Amino acid sequence: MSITTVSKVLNNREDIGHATRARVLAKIAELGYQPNAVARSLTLRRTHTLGIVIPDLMHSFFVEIVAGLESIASARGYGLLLCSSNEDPRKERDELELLRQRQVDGIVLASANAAGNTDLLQRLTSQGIGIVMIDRDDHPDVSCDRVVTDDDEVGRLATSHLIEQGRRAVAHIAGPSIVHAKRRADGYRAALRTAGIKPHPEWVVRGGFMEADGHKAMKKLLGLKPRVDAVFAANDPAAIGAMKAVWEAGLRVPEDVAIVGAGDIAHGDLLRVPLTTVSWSREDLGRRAAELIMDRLGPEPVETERRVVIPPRLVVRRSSGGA
Amino acid sequence: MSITTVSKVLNNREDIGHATRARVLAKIAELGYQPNAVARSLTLRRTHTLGIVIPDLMHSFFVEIVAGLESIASARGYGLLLCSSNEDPRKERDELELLRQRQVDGIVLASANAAGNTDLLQRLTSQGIGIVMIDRDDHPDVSCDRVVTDDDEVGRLATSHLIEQGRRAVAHIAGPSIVHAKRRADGYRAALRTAGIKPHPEWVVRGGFMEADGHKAMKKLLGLKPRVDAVFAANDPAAIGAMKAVWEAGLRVPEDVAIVGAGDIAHGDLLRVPLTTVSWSREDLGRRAAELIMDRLGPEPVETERRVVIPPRLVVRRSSGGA
DNA sequence: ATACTATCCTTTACCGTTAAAGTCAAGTTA
DNA sequence: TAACTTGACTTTAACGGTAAAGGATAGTAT
Repeated sequence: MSITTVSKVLNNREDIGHATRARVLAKIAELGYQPNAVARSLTLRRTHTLGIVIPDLMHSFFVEIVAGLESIASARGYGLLLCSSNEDPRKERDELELLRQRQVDGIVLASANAAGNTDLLQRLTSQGIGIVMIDRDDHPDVSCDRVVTDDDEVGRLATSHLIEQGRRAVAHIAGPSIVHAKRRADGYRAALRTAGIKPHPEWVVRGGFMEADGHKAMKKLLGLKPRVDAVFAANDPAAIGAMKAVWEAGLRVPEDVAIVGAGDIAHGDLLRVPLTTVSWSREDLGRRAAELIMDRLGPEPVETERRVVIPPRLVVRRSSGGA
Repeated sequence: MSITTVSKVLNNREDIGHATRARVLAKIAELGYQPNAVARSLTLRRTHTLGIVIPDLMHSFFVEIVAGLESIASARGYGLLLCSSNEDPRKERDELELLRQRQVDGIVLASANAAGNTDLLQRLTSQGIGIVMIDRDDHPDVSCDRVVTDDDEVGRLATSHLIEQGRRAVAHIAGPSIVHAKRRADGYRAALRTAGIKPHPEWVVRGGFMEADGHKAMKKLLGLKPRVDAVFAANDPAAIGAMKAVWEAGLRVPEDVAIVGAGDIAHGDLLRVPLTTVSWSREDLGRRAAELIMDRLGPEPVETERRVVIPPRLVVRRSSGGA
């Protein structure tokens, strides 16, 4: 009995008699044979593996996306190679190289930086590795699918909510220099202007997306005179860091400083002061990303560049003085 | 110039003249050649990939372990195939099969069940795939390394702390039927006995490790008369579920019901009522697991079965009425 | 009876890499 | 000078699968 025959049985090919098929299956069960996916990948040029690169494993936002992706990938027999860039473009580059060498069929990426690895991303797509950028709108010259939210709107929702609570000195802890962080800042400024408030340059502090960034930025903001009475932080971990800084300064949230974050971190509703935030579905985000990738891997691949926008909504809790 | 010569250059073999080496390297740079890790894996029978199977991606406890593992794996050029069993033995089995087919070099596993997949695990180890069980002491017949905590002590620490706070009707929301959950229950009972309190059978409710489990179990406990005045939940998500149930019943934590969890979930200190918990280092756990696996993959593999115990300590916050 | 066809299985070649054995020229030894 | 080393590269075979082409056998058409 030839090896090819066995291969055909396992792949349910037509040209195998059912007597032979049964015999092969019996023998497989008897010997406990298990196919080698590495060898199969080599010939098929398909690894049935997706890579995902996220900037922060400690942030539930990305973990929830990973979970959404994992459930779809695993249901379709795809494996998930998980990489964390720790917001470091160099590590991101290394991880992307690793994924390329391992011939993953597609990459889901929340890029850590605005421009640094554009060349590499272009090389990857030109080699036929589909990329889906999630929650990031950077690297405009890279041809890939995108799943994003409306970040302008995120900034507007958060800021105008604070203004509606009667706050006037509304500060912003800005994210790193990537497009969606900038758009949140744009939305923040737009909301201030709409309310007829002149945005004070010192109200915007470049922070970052990690808790420590928010903590540091808030300490700086608390030094301002007159003190700000509200803060929109670029994301929830930064908002939590900011809350801690407020408490350390002996002040209260929201009475002294109202805070709104973005991203709807896990257990944000259970915090000492439940965190008002702007939310958009991570589950949808992960699932849509998985679908976009999978569509490029099916029998007749979708080639068009697609863009999915997940709408944001305000989730009012106590930290903003609302509710 | 032969393909082998190129291979030798890339592997820094001795028997290559430096003129040739330079010529090859120049050509590689010129052509942008990148080796194919799949093909390399096939010949070397090493994928430089580790699999990790955890029961709950939404639980920061495991995510922190994954993060610890990822940092070490990635630093050594290993990839990480992430799988979630969702506490379902069948899915766990599927994921393990997937990892086997993909020829991962080692598996880190927090098993979802006590006995279900022992046969498969034995097959994996007998095929030379090293396994490290983390935070789990089940499957005693599987020869593998283990990184665990002292779960008896976890239960004792939590329970005796509640008793020290003056509570007498101390209930326990038990985990699933896996060894470490049972040991936490044993520790709970031991602490009660030591304090001269007769453990009431109805005080122990079989729950589970997810937030929903704790919520359901607590609702059941709140039906008891006389009401319990303290609860040790088998882990933090269950404790959080329990807290929610207490609040929904219009009661207060810790005044009416004191609560202690286990595992030190992320942001447990920032909760509306900061959660008292028993903590053991996830970073250590992940790192030690990575080291144990790596030791089996080096040039002279460690073959002995090893066991690392991470000591637990009590972290007192407000939910227990302490602090 | 001969040629054609369909069915079912086998042979061959290849995926991209590495280990082991082989070649060959130049240098060394006796 | 003939035989042996040594260094530097090449050839061959293998890893475990799959695609494509190549038989063999039986059934059908002419």
